[in-house]
Amino acid sequence: MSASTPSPFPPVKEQLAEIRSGVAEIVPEPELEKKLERSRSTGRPLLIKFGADPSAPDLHIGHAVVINKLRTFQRLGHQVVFLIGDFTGMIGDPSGKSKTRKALSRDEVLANAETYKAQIYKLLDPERTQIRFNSEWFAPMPIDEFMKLTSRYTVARLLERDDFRKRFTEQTPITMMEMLYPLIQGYDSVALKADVELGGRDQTFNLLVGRTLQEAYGQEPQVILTMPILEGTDGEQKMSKSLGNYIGVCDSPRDIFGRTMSIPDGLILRWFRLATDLPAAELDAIEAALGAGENPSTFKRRLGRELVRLYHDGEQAQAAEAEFNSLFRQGGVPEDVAERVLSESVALIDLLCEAGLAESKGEARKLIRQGAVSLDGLKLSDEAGRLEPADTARVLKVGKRRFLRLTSGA
RNA sequence: GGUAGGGUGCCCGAGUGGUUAAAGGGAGCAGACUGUAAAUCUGCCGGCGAAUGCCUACGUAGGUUCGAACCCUACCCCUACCA
Repeated sequence: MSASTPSPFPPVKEQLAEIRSGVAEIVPEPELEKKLERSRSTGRPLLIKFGADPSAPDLHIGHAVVINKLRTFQRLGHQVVFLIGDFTGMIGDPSGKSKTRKALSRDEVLANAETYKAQIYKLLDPERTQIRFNSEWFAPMPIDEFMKLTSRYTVARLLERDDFRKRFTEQTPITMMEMLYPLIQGYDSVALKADVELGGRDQTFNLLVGRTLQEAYGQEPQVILTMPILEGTDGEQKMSKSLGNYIGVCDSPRDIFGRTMSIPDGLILRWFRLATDLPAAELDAIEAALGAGENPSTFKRRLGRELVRLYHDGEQAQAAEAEFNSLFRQGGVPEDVAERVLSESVALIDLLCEAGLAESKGEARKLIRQGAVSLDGLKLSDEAGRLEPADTARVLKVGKRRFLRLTSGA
């Protein structure tokens, strides 16, 4: 390429530096460099694959760790393919602890895809994102073709996967379907001719199968890039919706900020590194400050602001923090609380229950007994208590975060 | 196909005829303490009821019994081993 036609891509060294930041592993890195070089000299963007399960379109900031890296590739000029595993998703769950997932209809898959779009485009550039479905090539695939695919991989190699090996030696069940899953996922890379595939670190094995299969089908193998798994708000287990320790990318500023404030201190730096887009220098400064014994809560607040900014904007980040402060540090009341018309005398217990502040009357009673219920800051301790229309304009509070404003309805 | 083991509350897990809404742990909720952190302590933790109470619950359906999660029968499901 002549010097007079500058490549649309930044120099390879720069690209590598950005790509490398925060990753768990790149296998093998020299191949990535080669691909980047070729892409730069031919002006052809790399095809970056990311696979997603169609049944769980609720993305949280744990997923965002990987998606953020996809964005990095986009910023560098490459093409992202967001692959929805609708074909496999209709069959079931490969994780072993399966509750069988119900088969999704075509319509459901499409609806979920729309949900995905709404979420990933908070982070990704739609111009450089292509959404594909793997039923595109699996639905029409004849069984003999499929059998050929299964002949490209061996059981021994599948058993190399930690999870399989462990369960095999422990004699816990492994279904054929689970065994096939990595092959199916790997074949997606063949079908797409992926240059790079991204995933969480727990996906390493599956991503590697893609390499092997691509070679078996005469393609240049993809480079795989894995990101660390983000711990959830509990600080113990990986973030997941089913554990309830997540922050969704669509959550309100208040929730994002609030839930961030509840994470254990030990997680602050890690979340900064993986879930925000702060520059490396900034991260180092935070690490140093924390190491020097500064109050972690200062940084936790900053973390909360950064996350809100990422999914909403800076203004809302300020607002969320201000609200949080007035709410929890000064015991105030949020601005947009649910309201309930109070036109006649009503038993406190019934009200709590019916307004959703307690799940059942028993629960409501329990809360009162435990001193969790207050009206304008005054504890209500009478289980048989009633609220009268005169209590209008007051705010009922249950626990730390459930509020109800009583109104006259006028 | 044969043999053995197993299905308990949100999860794990004890319980093998009554005193069992069912030990223990985890999760969750609430209170104290705080930085809505962690740790810690305390209480709650199937539903309904003001309540001595009632209802629902130990895979499903029946049966034995004054009484069953616990015994019997059938069925369903899971797992392992053998083939």
